[in-house]
Amino acid sequence: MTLSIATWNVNSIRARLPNVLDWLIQAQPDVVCLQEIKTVDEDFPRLEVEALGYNVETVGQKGYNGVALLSKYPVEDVSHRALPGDCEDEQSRYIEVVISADSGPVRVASIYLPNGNPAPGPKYNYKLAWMQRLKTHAANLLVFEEPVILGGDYNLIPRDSDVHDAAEWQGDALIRPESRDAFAEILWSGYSEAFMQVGGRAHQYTFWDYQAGAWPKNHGIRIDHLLLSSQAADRLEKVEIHKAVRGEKKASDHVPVMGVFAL
DNA sequence: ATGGTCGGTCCCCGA
Repeated sequence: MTLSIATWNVNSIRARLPNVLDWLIQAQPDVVCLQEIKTVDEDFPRLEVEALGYNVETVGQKGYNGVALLSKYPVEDVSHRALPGDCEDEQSRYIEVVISADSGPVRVASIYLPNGNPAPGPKYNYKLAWMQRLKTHAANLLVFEEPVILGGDYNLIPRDSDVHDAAEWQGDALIRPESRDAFAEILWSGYSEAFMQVGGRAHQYTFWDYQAGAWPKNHGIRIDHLLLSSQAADRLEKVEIHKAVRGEKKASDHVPVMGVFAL
């Protein structure tokens, strides 16, 4: 059996509903991590998504942020509706569930990591603090010794070859050394980045800005990632970036990234 | 086509 798990920043689930439903029907992912749903839970188009066979769990917020998890398999437990480590944090950026896959329990989180611009500044400090919390929590999850997939918009460009022209991004929160170090520390704690594990070719992007003709010029960045515990990484078969989605009418500025696992 | 982002919200902000 295979288990497909995708992550997609949809930039408003209500504005994007036709695109999302079309893609769910085409790609048939088993589990989907959504970010920037930009709505409260009550206004999430739950019935339309459930009609396609998904269980739906949301952590919404009015106007900004918001994450969700869709699963064709039963959701055993919603283990977290916020990233642990700061009870003052009111932004909806993290949800974690345990699903009952055919192979057994699989833990999946949907992550919307703070953008952090402008840097330096308070927004950048919030990003770095959030990454430290994520590092701590992600390390704690490894004790379960189960497949863990942390999917999301990490707002982080791992390598210079993950952007058209790294020089243009000099100083940006998505590429700064402190951001990259924090991301690397999460990986060193025991996670592998799915796209890199399967070859990680240069200039394969997951986001193209709406502005300045970024899409027609292919001036993108790779910031949407799937982080895997060893129990998930051992089962990874392939990673797909659904680039064509960006060319559709009323597209999100991000495209889905989907991992297929022998699970 | 004499311009050139989008979404949500509220008269501008975040990305």
